[in-house]
Amino acid sequence: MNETRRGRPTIRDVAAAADVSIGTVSRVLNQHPNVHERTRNRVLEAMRAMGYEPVFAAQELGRGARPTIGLSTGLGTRRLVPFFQVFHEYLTASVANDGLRFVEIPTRADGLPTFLCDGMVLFGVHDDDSRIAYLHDHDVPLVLIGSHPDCFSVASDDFSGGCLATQHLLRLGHREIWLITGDLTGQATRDRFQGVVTTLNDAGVDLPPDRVLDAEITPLGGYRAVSGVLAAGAHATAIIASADELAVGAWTACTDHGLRVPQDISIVGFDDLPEIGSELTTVHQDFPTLTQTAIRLLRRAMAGEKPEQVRVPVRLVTRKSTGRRYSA
Amino acid sequence: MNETRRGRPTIRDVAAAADVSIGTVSRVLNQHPNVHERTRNRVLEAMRAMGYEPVFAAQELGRGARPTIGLSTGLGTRRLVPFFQVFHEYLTASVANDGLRFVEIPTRADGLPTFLCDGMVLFGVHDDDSRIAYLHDHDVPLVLIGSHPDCFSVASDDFSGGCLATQHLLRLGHREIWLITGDLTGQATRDRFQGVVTTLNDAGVDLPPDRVLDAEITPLGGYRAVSGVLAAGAHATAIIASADELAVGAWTACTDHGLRVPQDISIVGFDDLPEIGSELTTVHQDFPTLTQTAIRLLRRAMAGEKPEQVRVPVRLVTRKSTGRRYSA
DNA sequence: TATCAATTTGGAAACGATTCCAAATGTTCA
DNA sequence: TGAACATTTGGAATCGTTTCCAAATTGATA
Repeated sequence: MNETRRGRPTIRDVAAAADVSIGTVSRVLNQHPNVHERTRNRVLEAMRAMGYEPVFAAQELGRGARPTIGLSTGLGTRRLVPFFQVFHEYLTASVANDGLRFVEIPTRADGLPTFLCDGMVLFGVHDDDSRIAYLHDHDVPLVLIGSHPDCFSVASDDFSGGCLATQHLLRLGHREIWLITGDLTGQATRDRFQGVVTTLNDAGVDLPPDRVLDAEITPLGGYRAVSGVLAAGAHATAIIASADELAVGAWTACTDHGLRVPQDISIVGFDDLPEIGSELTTVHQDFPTLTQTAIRLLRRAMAGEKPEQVRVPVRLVTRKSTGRRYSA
Repeated sequence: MNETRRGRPTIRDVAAAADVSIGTVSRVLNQHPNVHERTRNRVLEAMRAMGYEPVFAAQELGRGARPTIGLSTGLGTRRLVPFFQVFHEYLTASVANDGLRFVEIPTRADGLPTFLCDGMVLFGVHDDDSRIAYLHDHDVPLVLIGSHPDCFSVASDDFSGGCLATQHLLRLGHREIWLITGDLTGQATRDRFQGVVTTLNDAGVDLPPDRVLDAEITPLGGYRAVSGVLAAGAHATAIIASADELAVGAWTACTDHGLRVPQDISIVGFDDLPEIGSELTTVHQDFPTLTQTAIRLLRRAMAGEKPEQVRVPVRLVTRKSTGRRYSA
């Protein structure tokens, strides 16, 4: 009997139990198409019966060296930002599904990645980011999240997102709208802003400068921005927040000031992050497509193809924080 | 399938270059004591020269199955909580240093871990946590972060932390102190609370109920709590916040209301989390000791020893948010 | 110098999967 | 029926380490 140390069954034990060869078991394990239905079931049954679990290290070794792709987050990108958390999660999954290896790369004090990989995903790229030139110099294929004329890049269609959010509010009858912008040195925030402004212009609705509120992208930031204008006696019937965190804070501020959402004031957020504001009407980001596209582009970058910029469509998710304009 | 098969040197290449056997190279790699100084240097030199990097999967496989320890976070523990992030980071490092394998275990909807390991670390345990009984039933050795009479457990000495923070403020002359508490169903928050109350009592300083502020443990929570009392015209010269997040929000609230920190009001936080309030006077948690102790206890739990509860000392870190009481 | 123990080294045998080629078995069609 | 082709299976070779035992070397002691 081929019983191992800790009694954990190996692929050989399974093969013996199902009366097939180890090759067949491996094929079942890897969902290889050319395995007879009957055989597959017998093997699966044997695996279940003995509680078989493949040993990761052995799989790795057997498969041989695979290209490793690394995620570089840049200096400004705090790890606690919920958006990053979610993105990271989906990227990990996408990479794994693609049979690649994945690592997150620490950032040096000067903003450059501490080491290089076969391909790299750049997150949180800002206007004069030194990483792009650096990686270019070292011939490392890359894809960046955002938009850049000389690189493979992918991002949500933030401009359209801004339009969608605005159209939604306009359609509900809102004309006095506060816009909470975050950091405008970021691509995404800027594009969203442009989308909103353009749509309002096209509709002939005014957006005076004092309706544009600047804030740090956290719930507290949103809270302070909205508290400020409410305390000053200003008035609006809707808020567009360029991130869910801001929207959540804005919502709390409205409540604290006695406004009911959405009866007295409507709020739209951006990103549709899980674990945040589940009642929020928001512009949904398609994370799966975003990360899958990133990997696809990275493969092409590694193959030496010509850079391409991709925008992933977004859609508006209507929930409880928006409603028809009620009172003046 | 293997696109990037680059000629990475293996242990055999290194052995050939250094004119030794693979066994010797492996010994150098694993810091085995019985390798001659001269030989070790020759091998290290060869490794550097050819840029050798061991292949992780092969090491894993060669070493054979190692005990896996899992981190279970419980239902209430949101992954975004900074404290958890930091704890997780240090725990990973501690486990690795100890030659164990580490995984984070997802939580089922009913709050139980989705699978079991050779040993488990329980994080975010609350009063009627079903995990303890469950793991006990399945004979899984465990150590929990917090304190529990029937289990191996480790936690910071939160009570002392509360005392330290309070003593510090008393020594600076403060007598009117707001206390922002978080969720009092949590062990840590409760102990901190007790420490503060006890110290104040011993000093004969009054803590009327309206000086105790309840808040959600986020910057926004701290902000709202303090904004509320300030707006109501209440007065105090110092604030003890039972978490750094609360303290940061409290600080912002004070500033927004025209109070200078620490000239007009002092603030003490808890945890000393990196990336949060670097100017904050706070009760520092010794994360390295905390996680190392957890592993040590877990080893003993796996060896079947009798449960022990450990408290790790904390210390107060004095920074810019506290000062001598100035005005009445 | 001879003897014995301690230190250092060599290298075969795992470790548990994947992969690939060839062999076996099925299927189609003239 | 048999040739040609497609599908399914078997199993040896392989991946890059660690580990262990035995052999070689060194050092200490009588």
